[in-house]
Amino acid sequence: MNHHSSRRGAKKKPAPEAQVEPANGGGKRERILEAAVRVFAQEGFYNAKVSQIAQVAGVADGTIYLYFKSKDELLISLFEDRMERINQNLREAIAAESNARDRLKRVIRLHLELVQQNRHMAEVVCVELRQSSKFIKEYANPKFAEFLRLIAGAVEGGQKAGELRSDIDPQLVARSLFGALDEISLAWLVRGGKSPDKDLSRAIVQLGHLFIDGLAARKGVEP
Amino acid sequence: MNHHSSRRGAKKKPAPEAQVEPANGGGKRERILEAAVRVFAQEGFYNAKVSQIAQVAGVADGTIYLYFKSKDELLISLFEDRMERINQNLREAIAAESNARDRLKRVIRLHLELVQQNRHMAEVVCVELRQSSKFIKEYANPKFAEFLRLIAGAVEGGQKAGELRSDIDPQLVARSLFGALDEISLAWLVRGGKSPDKDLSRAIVQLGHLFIDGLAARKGVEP
Amino acid sequence: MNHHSSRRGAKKKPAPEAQVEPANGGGKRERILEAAVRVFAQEGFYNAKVSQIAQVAGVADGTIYLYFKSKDELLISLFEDRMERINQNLREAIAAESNARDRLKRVIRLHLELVQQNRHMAEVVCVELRQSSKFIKEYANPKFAEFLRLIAGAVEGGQKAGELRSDIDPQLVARSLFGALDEISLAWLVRGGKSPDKDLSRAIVQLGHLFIDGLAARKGVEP
Amino acid sequence: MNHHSSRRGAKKKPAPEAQVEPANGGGKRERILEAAVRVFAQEGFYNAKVSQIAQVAGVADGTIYLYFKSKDELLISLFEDRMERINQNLREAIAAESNARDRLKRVIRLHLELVQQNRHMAEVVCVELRQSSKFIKEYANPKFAEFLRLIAGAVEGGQKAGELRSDIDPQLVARSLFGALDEISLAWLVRGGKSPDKDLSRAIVQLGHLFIDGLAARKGVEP
DNA sequence: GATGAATGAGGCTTCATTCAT
DNA sequence: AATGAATGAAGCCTCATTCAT
Repeated sequence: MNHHSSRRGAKKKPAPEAQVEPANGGGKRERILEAAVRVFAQEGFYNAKVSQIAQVAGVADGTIYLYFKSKDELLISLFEDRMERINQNLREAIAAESNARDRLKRVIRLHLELVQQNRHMAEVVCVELRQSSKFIKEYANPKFAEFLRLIAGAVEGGQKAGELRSDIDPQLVARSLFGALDEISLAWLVRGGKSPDKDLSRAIVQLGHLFIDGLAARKGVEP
Repeated sequence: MNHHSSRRGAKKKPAPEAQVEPANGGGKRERILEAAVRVFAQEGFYNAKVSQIAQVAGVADGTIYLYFKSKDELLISLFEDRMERINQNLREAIAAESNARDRLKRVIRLHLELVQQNRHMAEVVCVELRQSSKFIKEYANPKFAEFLRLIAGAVEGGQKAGELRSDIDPQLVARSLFGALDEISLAWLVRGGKSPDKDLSRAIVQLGHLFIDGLAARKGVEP
Repeated sequence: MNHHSSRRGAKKKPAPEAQVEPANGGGKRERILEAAVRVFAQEGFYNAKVSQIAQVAGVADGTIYLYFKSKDELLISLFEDRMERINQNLREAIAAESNARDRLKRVIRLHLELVQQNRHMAEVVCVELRQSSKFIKEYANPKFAEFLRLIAGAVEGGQKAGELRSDIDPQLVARSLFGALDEISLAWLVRGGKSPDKDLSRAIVQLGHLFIDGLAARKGVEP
Repeated sequence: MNHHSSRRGAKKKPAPEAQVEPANGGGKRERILEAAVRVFAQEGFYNAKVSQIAQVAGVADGTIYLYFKSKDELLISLFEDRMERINQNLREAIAAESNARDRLKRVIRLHLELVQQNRHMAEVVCVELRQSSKFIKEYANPKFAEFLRLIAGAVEGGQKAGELRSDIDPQLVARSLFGALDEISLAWLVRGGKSPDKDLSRAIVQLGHLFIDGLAARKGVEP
């Protein structure tokens, strides 16, 4: 008479090929992560309520604790999980190009397109992770370090090939580029950005110019 | 953010010649702001306790509510107050130089030196303000907009003078530069940065090169 | 519109010499302890709800945490506080008699009369403190050790004076006597004992005989 | 104690010749009881998790509810089961002796030896059962009443035979003796008592003296 | 019978905010 | 103006219990 009341009914896969749920937990872990992305993005980590995440995920409150030790761990798991995907894309993008300039341009496009396609995730990654000292200081954040390393690696490769100037620290470039991308993403998010965005398309091109060619006017380059 | 809400409180200054605190408060408002910077920086906004701020400020808990309507407002006031100082410095820095390149270099130096000199404030400005949608979405943040406008203005001036290329949106440059500066600052803060920092000094120079001249290797520039 | 609603109204001192509350916390600590005794006695520690204690004490839930760190600490504080009173009485009782036999008889009377006068406290002390390993193992319980020491001291004194036999460990006597008293108290409590109790009065006398003279029939003593 | 309640569960034994577990359960009921003894002893009833008991018993959580209606019932079943064994031993011990003094001495020895041999069970019986009013007040506890009756019976027999003095209520003696035994056991348990214990051996002898002969020094008995 | 993933009610505790002094 | 003891709403989390398999 008590529980087993809601469940089902939340959303998703209403009709076709039912029984898609794998043998495991019915994909609950992933459903919770997806709900968390949405709720954290909307409310911010500290204002997000675990019960709301549970509701969005279509599970009971307690179920979340079968998959994650605490609300904090949920955010960290979320971050690790999503960053790993981002890093995977990044690796592929870098591998797909043959020179440093194209790699950087591709990285910029990849990042901003990803943000467009994953508003919620972007919001969480951009904003929430900077948050509270709790997560910045006490949490080493290896996936983000890996992210920066991938970009720095592309830069360093270009420097060794003589394609890029060698007097700028690749790590500094990586951080600066990420900072720029992040800030642009955030601006777009705050503007309430809708997916096919002219500003963002222009940003992709212009940011490439900015980082690769710099701001300085050059003879014959500018009109 | 919790319950109750009324009271005016923020700008009480009951008597004459506003501006600085009258004979009464003994600079309490400023003491609270300074305490808040320190505590927010150390604990993060959400983990900071109002009572701890009160303790650091050397006032009673309730006194804070004579000067600020709520904890949220305290953060906003703090941000506005500090950003105004930053903007003032920025205006002076820009005015002190006569061309766009030097202005941008000066902006970079100013920002990173400021971060070095004001760890706590930097931490709050870098991190806390990005925080919760609460502050990003619901709070327009005019001072930060002004900050970006000042930088964009310098860029635009350079473009009009033919000193900088004109095919990149000055607003994009401003955001990118801020993003880069912010990210570099954050990295330094997380590293536990001590004030005279070699990395940061190099960053000042290299970030100038990066933004003004770009990454591309040029004949005669690279060894 | 929210708080400062209940308070007052709970009970006690409804009319006369109002404003009895001392300058301190209005005797809140003691009121909470008294409420805790009653609620712990009635519900048992684990079934007792902090909010119920608060209600009985006539304070807000949170107020309890101004005086006690946690529900656990509340029980411990309660125990220490009450045991200290018991020990004080015990010391006086022992000092008031001049020989070991009278001292033991007095100890028995004191204990059982105290139980009659303080049902709730007795219940807590008898039952709750034995409880969960939590309190027995992890909590050294110095006041109870002192209690046993006082009784053992009386026994030892009697042994040295040749008044009591010396071949029984005073500590063993102390424990046995306490065990007997505690068990008798508990039986009375479970029976729902009302204060002037014939059984308990007889127990006071008979337990004295039992411990001092033993069970063995002796010529000329028994009918 | 929480929600839901239905199911029969306790005495399921679905088929023929009841008494021991049929071919099915593989002694699961007993395994659960043994696990419960261990876990309750270690953690205390309220801190013990049903899932931990299940784990120790090597069964699934839900299985416990096939044999016991609730966690509460498990404790009660445990108590009844173990007390029945104790009472059986007690009956035999009393029957094996021919006079009251020897019977009481034997009871003391039996009890303290049992405690030594069954730490966990002793811990549960000593401590947990006193616990929460829940079990003391709402649970009549017939087995324990029987336990006391057996001892009281031995005393009464001695009184009728003129072997023991008749001016002390046999029930009072039974309770006092149990209280003493229990308290001594508890002290030994808390001390972390290891099985062959000199203190406990001495206690067996001395407690016999104490109860049978009393504390009073007698001419010709004491040095 | 056995399983164990899922449930969800409910409790302890925190802390921003108030207001009598 | 300043205090700080008191408030009480609200959230994270636990865990006994269920039931689909």
